[in-house]
Amino acid sequence: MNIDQLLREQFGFDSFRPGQRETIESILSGHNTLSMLPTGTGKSLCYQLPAYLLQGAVIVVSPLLSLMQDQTEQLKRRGEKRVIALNSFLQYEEKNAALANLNRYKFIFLSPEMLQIPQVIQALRQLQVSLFVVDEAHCISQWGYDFRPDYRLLGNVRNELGSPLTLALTATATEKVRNDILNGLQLHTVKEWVFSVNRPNIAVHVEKLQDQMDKQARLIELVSFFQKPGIVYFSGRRAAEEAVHHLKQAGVERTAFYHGGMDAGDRLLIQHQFLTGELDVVCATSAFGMGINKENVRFVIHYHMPPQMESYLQEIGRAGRDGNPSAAVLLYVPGDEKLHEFIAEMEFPDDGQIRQMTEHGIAARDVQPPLSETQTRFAVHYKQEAERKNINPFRYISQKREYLLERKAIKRKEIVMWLSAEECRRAGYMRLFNEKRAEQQQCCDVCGVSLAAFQEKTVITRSEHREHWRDLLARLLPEK
DNA sequence: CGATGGCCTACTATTAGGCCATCGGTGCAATAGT
Repeated sequence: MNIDQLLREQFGFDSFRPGQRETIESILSGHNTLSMLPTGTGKSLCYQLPAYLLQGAVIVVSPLLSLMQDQTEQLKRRGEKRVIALNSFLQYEEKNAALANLNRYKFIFLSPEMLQIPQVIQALRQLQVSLFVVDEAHCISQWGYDFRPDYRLLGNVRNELGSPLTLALTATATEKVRNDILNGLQLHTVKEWVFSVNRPNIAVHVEKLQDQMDKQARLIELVSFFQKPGIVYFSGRRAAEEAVHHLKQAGVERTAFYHGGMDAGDRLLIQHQFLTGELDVVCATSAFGMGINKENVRFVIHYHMPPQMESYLQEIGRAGRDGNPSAAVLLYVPGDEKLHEFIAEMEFPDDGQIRQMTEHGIAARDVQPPLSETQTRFAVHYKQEAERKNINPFRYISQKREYLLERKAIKRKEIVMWLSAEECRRAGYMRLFNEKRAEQQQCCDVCGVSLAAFQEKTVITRSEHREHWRDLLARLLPEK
């Protein structure tokens, strides 16, 4: 059966979306493949379809449990029963049973952390693995160094599994990040399919504001004004919660916040309500995003800038997947980038803490002041690496921290330069991906596009919506 | 760093200001206790 027939008969689609055919043919001709496909292209088809033409199991490494659940359910709905997600949702006995019978499954979903368990590797080694898939592969570069170091060990895992044919999928990765992915996976020969990061139907705006009060007021004005649904991104949980409060006072009722501090049930509820259209606006931290497949998001506002351009593009890419005009607005108050500086520094142990672990033999959990989970993971990971390489652990860990902080500082500088430049926004971000901007309508604020086109289409009768935002603010917020 | 919230004080009855402490993101797996 050829891939077009399979697409029709097994998946019920008439034609491939951009990049799917290239990726699938590349895999089927036996090439390790890295595909950067536009958001909303249907990346999962790129491994699901070839799975039926290859002998053996497909291993899918996924960053989030919720993504794994989505994918397994999607497959099961289509009638594929040979699917399992090996994760902490499984009870001890269930996990053992699954590991003992892995050859029953065609699709095996795992987290990078699971792939560090010897028992799991042992079981996978008994299998014929036809394809090793790394979904959201930019996580190797973005999360792998500090937040989830097990991402950086996927190359070793792949070797232990006999270096199977490999597919890395992502929507947003600069050349540097793509190299990072290839190095991380220890892929030497690879076919790369890189499609444009540009999303021509998204108008990109940056607005500079005087202070936080102005910004708050502008947010309320924009959200009230814009065609919905939309997403507002914040760098802090509390800021997201407060914005919901203010928006509701301003008459935007169907709005809720979403962040990593909420319990799983609440998060699922909000996500579901947004997808089904019960909510118009979600005020979220970066926790909200991966796996949000909603076609008709009309705007993405950044109340705080993200820590780097890739995150920004990833986040605005959640707008306009249906191809209709959508708006991305970044609100910037000079100094906003400081927040990310502090968040970054918080992530790493200081020299005193590292010294306790390396030179005084104190266990990570007994270090004073106590280490966060992320700090512990970072320190333990690189201590082990230093010991393996037989070099001074204190200096190694300390240098790693400085290197990563510097890397993050460079990324921050990049996005600050971008939003401060008086150059076409689109030309600016496309250059980071070695692309040239094509002429287009609805480009950006520098090119002179007005946000008026994105106004809510329903007739606004509530009088407060016609107030100037300063009057609105004065009424809503107590005097300073 | 910088925004915010709680607390104290002053000194008079309700609120204002100053000071200090706190907080600031992303998630896996495993574990303890209900």
